Amino acid sequence: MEKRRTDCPALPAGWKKEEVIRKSGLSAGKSDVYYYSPSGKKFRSKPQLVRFLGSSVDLSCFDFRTGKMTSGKLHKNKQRARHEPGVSKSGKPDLNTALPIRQTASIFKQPVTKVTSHPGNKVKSDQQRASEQPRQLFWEKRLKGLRSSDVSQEQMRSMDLPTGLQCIGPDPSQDCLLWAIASALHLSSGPISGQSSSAEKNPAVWTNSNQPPCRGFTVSEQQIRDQEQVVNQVRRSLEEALSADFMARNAEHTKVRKKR
DNA sequence: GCCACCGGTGGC
DNA sequence: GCCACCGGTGGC
Repeated sequence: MEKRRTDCPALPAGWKKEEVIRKSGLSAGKSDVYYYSPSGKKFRSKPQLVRFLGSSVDLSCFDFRTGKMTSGKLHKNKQRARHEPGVSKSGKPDLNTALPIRQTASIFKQPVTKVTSHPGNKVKSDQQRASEQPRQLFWEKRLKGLRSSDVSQEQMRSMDLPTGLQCIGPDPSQDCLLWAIASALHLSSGPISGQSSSAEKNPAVWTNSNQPPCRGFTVSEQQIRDQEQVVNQVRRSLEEALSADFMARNAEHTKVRKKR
């Protein structure tokens, strides 16, 4: 047990756990637990691990001392998830949510950049972090067969992608490409332009995991303007629907008050 | 300057 | 009272 690094199945491949028994001092006999990233970086607390792994690994149930996932805390988290804003305690969607919330923000965890202008401050950067984030190729396939449905359990229609986008990789379906593009748009700060021509010939070797698995494409100014119009139109429709709903609610409210 | 190691303490 | 977390430092 002492001073031996062992594999830790609860963490991504390559991570090691070490338990060191204290030999002297008041705390002799007690032990310290350390973890080592695949590159050898040492971690001595759970917050430190969480900071490093970010959203790539869910450590909420991870027990730092044992190195295992605990099932006890799982229930607490599930209960809390049901009480998120926008959902009432009965589990049905709460249509009275006051503030509009960008729903995708909670699905795709995004890093927060802290900018400090104080001259004395040192900003620590972790170059290893980015290179050690595990990235799976063709992860879109895992979502195959899953469809989103609305509040009445009705399956929602998938979005239509512009024609001309050519999927490359093991799954040529439009759904997979849609998921990949949506994810890339949320996770990448750079432009989304598809794969290089070499990835077309051998996707398993040359696929760039930061880009969706489709043939390289360009977006014209005209297409951007067209899309702006579509978005504006949808916003107008939403505005009309919301104000109609608001008026109907008001009318209903005054009717009830008159009855009393 | 680095880091293994132990002490101190805040939160439970 | 326990212990997770992190500060501090002695030894290299």
